[in-house]
Amino acid sequence: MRRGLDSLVRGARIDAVEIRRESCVRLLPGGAAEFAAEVGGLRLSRLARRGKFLWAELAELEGDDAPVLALSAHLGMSGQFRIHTDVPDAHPHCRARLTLADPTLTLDFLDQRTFGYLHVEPLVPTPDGGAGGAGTPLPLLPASVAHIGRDALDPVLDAVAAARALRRGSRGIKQVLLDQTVVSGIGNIYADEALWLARVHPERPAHAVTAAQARDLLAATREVMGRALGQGGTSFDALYVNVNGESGYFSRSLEAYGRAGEPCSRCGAPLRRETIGGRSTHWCPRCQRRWSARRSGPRS
DNA sequence: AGTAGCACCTGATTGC
DNA sequence: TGCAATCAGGTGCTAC
Repeated sequence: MRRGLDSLVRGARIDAVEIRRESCVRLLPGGAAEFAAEVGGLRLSRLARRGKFLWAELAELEGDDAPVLALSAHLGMSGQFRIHTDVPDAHPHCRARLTLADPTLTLDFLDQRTFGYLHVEPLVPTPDGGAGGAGTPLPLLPASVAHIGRDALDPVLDAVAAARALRRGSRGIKQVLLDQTVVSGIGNIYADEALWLARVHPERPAHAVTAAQARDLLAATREVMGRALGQGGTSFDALYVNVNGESGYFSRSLEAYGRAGEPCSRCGAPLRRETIGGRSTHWCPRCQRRWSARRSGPRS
C-alpha cells in the first residue's frame, strides 16, 4: 500500500477533503473540520510506514522547510486506500475522500469495519533514533507511531535486541509476536506462518523460547513477510486490495493460517485451529511442540 | 510493570 | 425464508 501510494500521490496537493463519516478522524478533537483545515493546501510528500502505521509527510507548497506534520493512517481490520483518475460515485464504505491536484486524482479511504482512521499530527523525534521502517529511513515519526518498535523488515532493526525482547515475559510467544511495541508489522496471519516455519508452538511462554528459536522466529518472520510483500500481500477477497483494487497472491502460499484440518506440508499431521488470546490461531501439533522434544540419544 | 480482557464496528456466513 | 449467533486480517484502554 505504501509503495502504491508513494508512486501515485507523492507530491500531489490536497485541494479538498470530504469526511463522509466523522469517526474516521476521531483522534482529532476538532474532527472533520480540524482535519480539513490542517491538511488543506499542503502537499503529500514522502510516504512512509512503520509496522501497520502509514503516513505521508506534509510539505508546504513553497519553500523547502522540513515537514513538521504528517497525515497518518491506520487501516485497522478492513481499511483500504483507492486511487481514481476520475471522480466516481463513492463506495458505500468510503469514509473520506481527498481531492488531489498535480496530479489530479481522487484518493478514497474505505473501511468497512471502521477500526481504521486518518489523522494529522506532528512529527516527533524517537528514542530509538527514528527510522521510517521498510522504505525510506526517516529521522522523525508521527507522535502516535512513536511507541511501537521497529518494523520486522526494517533494515536497521537490531536483530539481537529484538530476539532478546521476544523472550521476555510470561505471555505466549504468539502474543509477543503480535505486540507491536516489541517488533512491529507482524499480524495474526504472519504470526501463525512464522511460528509454523520456525516450528515453535504459539503458546510457549516467551521466557521458555530459546535464543536459537527466537533467532529462527525473527528470521522466519522476515522470510514470510518478505515473500508476502513480493506477492503483493495476503489479500483473499475484495476487502484486502492495493490502491488499484487488486488482490495479492500470498494467501496461496499460506502453510498454517486458514488450513485447520488439512495435513501439515512437512509432516502430514492435521493442522489445528484454536482461539488463543482472542485471535484465531493455527499450528501443526506435531512440528510445533509446546515444550521442546525430549533430548534424543543416549545420556552420558 | 506486565498482562488479560474487553470495547470499538460492519457485514458475510452459518445454523436453526 | 427469516432471524439470530458467530466470525473476521487490529489496537488501545482499563482493571487486576
